[in-house]
Amino acid sequence: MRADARKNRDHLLATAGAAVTEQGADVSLRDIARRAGVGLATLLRHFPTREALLEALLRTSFEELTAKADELETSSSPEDALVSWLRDCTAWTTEYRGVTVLMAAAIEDTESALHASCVTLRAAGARLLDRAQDAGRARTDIDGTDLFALVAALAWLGDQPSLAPRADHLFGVVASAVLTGAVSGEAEVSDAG
Amino acid sequence: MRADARKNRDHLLATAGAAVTEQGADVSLRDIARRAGVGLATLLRHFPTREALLEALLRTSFEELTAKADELETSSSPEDALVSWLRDCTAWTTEYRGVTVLMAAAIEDTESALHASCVTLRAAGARLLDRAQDAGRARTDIDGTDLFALVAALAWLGDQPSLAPRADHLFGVVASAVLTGAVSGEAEVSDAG
DNA sequence: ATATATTCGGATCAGTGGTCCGGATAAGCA
DNA sequence: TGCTTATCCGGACCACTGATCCGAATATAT
Repeated sequence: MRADARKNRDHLLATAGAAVTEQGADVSLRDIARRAGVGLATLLRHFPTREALLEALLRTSFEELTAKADELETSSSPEDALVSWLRDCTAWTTEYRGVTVLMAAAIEDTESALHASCVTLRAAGARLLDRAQDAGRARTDIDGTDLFALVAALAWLGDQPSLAPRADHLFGVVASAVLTGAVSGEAEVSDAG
Repeated sequence: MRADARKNRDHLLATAGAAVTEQGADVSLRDIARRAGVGLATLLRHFPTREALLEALLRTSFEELTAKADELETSSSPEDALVSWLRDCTAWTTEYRGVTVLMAAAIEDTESALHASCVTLRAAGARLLDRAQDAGRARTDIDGTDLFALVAALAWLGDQPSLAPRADHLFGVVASAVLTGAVSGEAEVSDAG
């Protein structure tokens, strides 16, 4: 890769990160290019689709979340690990507004640049869920896909300005449903991490 | 209102209903106008925004749902009434893909044409929730807004092709969280209506 | 039948994601 | 150092979106 191309790529990624954080994942690609002092075509050559751009942008976050899941699997109780990781996931999405809907679409679209990352994330959650289920701490009628869907739904809530204030509270409600034997009230499942 | 205007309005509404059912709430307004054999400007004169069009389109559905809530309030047990009505709401949204996000935006945007309907719907749910809470059948740490958010999140799940297959199942999971004393397992809360 | 008030819709605008190709430029070699 | 060439850049363009404007068509009232 030529030096100027590399420089443009890096600069575009940094600019895109700022733009997505400010305006959400549906920010205009033209705006990103403009802010980077570059033509739209240059952006689209390095990242042929919006998904490709976001994949490059979120790759490290994805890796951190899966690594966190691995770590929690040995460092915490099955229940705390699961809840803590779910909370991390929902908290993370609040930084990148609008990415949830793209992830939901990507997880069954094998052509999407985000597909692999989403599948990996789902698998990480499934492992934590399995462990909690084996320990008798999570209801056994849900699987990794259900968990992914629940997290996506909660993340989506956080994306909606009118519903976001309730997202934290409702996380507790949903978490209490996932954990068997948990009494009502979110205090039971809060901040394990 | 002139006769030709009335005819165009009615025809547009019928065409829009078909188009939204087929392609979702983000269907191109130009397409609707084209299919109705009318210019885009004509559509936008009758319905100045997409929200206004959807409001006219969904008005009867909204009224039916609120009427259903009133009816259930006297005809069923507090618990059955609440769950049955929630199920009706989520089932209804599956007919109009993409309307959930607009409703979430409309409920706190007093300028939106959908605002009033959304507020009314939330109030109807709040009444059923209150009744269930008074009967000790629903957890007391949630209110009408939380309920609205939960229904919206479940409806959003149904809108996502990859997650929709789990929407029904997860409705049971979430419903079990809303109902105090409900044992795990969705059978406990299924099909009261 | 005429006058008028209302409605209609093509033309147009700014915005979007995406494509193409001539020109600029960096890398490789003598 | 200077030349060649492969690579990269970005303005111009396309089809599409929602939205606006205004001259033309038309239904209604007299």
